[in-house]
Amino acid sequence: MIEVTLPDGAVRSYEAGITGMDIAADISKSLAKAALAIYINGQLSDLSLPINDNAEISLVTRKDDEALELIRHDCAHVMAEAVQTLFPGTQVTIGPNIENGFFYDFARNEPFSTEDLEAIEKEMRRIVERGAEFKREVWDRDEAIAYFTNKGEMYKAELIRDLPETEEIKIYRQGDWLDLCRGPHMPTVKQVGTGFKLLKVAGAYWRGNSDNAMLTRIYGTAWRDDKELKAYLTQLEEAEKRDHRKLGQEMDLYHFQKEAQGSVFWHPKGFVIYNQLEGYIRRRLKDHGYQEIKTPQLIDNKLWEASGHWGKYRENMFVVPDEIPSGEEGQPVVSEKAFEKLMALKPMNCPAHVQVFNQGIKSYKDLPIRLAEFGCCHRNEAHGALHGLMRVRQMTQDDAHIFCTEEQITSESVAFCALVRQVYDDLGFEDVRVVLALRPENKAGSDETWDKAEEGLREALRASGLEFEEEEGEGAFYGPKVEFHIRDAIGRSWQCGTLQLDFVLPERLGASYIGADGDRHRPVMLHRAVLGTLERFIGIMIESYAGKLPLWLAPVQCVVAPITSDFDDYAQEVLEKLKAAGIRAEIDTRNEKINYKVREHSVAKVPALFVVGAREAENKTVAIRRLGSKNQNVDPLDEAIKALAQEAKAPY
RNA sequence: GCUGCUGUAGCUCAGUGGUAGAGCGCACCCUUGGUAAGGGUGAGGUCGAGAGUUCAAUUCUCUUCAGCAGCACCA
Repeated sequence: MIEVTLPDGAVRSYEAGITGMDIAADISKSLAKAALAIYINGQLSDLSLPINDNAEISLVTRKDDEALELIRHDCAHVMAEAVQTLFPGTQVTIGPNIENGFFYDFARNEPFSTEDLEAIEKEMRRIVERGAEFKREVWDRDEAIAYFTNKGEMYKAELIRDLPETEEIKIYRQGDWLDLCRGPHMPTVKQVGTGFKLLKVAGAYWRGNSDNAMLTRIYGTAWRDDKELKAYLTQLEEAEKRDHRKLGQEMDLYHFQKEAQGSVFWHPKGFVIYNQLEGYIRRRLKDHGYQEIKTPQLIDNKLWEASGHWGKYRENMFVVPDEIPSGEEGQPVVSEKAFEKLMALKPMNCPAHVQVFNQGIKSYKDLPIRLAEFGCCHRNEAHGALHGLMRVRQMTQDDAHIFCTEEQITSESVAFCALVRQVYDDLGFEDVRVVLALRPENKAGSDETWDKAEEGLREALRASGLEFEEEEGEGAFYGPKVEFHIRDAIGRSWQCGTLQLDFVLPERLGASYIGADGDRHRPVMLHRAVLGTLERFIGIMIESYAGKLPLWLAPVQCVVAPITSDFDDYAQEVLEKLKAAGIRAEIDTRNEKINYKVREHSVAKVPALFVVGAREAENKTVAIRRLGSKNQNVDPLDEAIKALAQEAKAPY
């Protein structure tokens, strides 16, 4: 006999070998029906798994959070069966859960297209309806490899071959179909239910490596029921409305065109946001002891070779021949020789900042030196990587490099983390993920140097009290980095702020200072950006605020709308006063009804609307309607303007 | 860069092997209306680009460019 402890502390005795399903049935008939899986000593398992020793258990039903994980994973299996039924010869590879859903990667000579999804989904519903039981089996390793190899499932065979020797080879059957799987699964396929939908197909490299074959990935989402599914799909649609590319066009902020792929054409309204944000961060930096500089855009390769960019980063750079182009029609623009002496558009500011540091002799008393630049950088990004403002080829970072001693690393890093917090707080971002990215394969500098750098950042993060995760292989080639990630409307995570510790570049570019001992020493370099790039950060802000930017950033802060043309003069007077108070205001004297004007400016996301008619003109007041509110307040003009001007102040 | 999808008016989108339509926007006219679309008239398109098939291509085929989703890469 064994003793089984339930979540409420109750202990029940059973024969060894009892299963979760038996226990559920013993507790109540309805529980047996509702149970999907079981926690055995904290381990989520199949209900069919025999329990042989005393254990703490807890049954999982559809109401629990885990249910979604189970439904999604089972759904992936159902999809794989459907695909292999409809498209014989397709190999299955891996099919994990992801946030809100699942995917499965298939290998097939002809990739799937979106048109196939409907048929696959239909077949899936048939499979679910049929409701086969999931049966768990443990196979002999070699037999499993032989089985899958024999079946032509080369990817599965490879997966098994790569599993650790200690790992059981588990197979789950659902009717005639089976798959290698870690499990657990629900009792039957039926329990997947109907709340699923296939969403998209995409290519994905086998094992995430672009040297490998490209597989077809099918994404799906699955929920407890149709209602939850529908809610999710609606939420997706809502999120898409906040897409900064869509809003940018609707609000006339910026555009892109193919002649300057990946670079932004900022329109007057968009550039207001840009300038406001830049002004804000500039004030913050200045008061945090940074000095602003400006360095060249186009720099000779010699410097990029010396810095290591030419060796490690070249494929991301734009190169320019340093030769006067031929003016002759029909002649080559530049000679063959031109390619022997190239220049490059800077992809980063750091080497140039070292040049500024290197002018003259620096004393340890000068350190730390914090050089900031709103440097315009160009990166030759892969075409498929470009994404609105989030991923561009020409970008401006709120960049700075701190030159300091090793002893100053921690205090400088802590100060930077505090700055990031302050700024993100000002701008309304609380949900920020912090990552410590460790040495990549393609790196400059010795392992000892990297040990020191990684530990330096780790220590600084701990001192700042920030929670962070570590990611292997994600660092920059010259040093490890702290990344501050923020999510966009769709839930994609983007790196914004960054702090990178660099012992390599000062060495390569010969930076030094005179220490208290009178000898030359290498400064340490901290590369850091708070917003990251202005482009990306503005994109994130637009999505985060759904275009309804805080007053200080709104391109047009106030529109004055007279009710009829009789009050145009008074409206003009209001406009002048608003402008005099520093408010970005416009007037709408078009021959339209007030309803129409209200609608139009609301849709345009203008934060404040001053409506003026007979009563207002008479009393020198304005009827204020704020964005998002249906109410109006009538206030004396001067008071209204004073209040608005006060509210429109930048956070710093 | 790789895989799939898309490309028609300023915007959102219909549509067809016989050179095109709607709504919104825009211009003009009527309307002067108190808080989310008043009415009328009109202008506006090499149907992304190039080649091929065809008597005829915006429509079919190929190539190419760009956009979108994902992968890889990354701020």
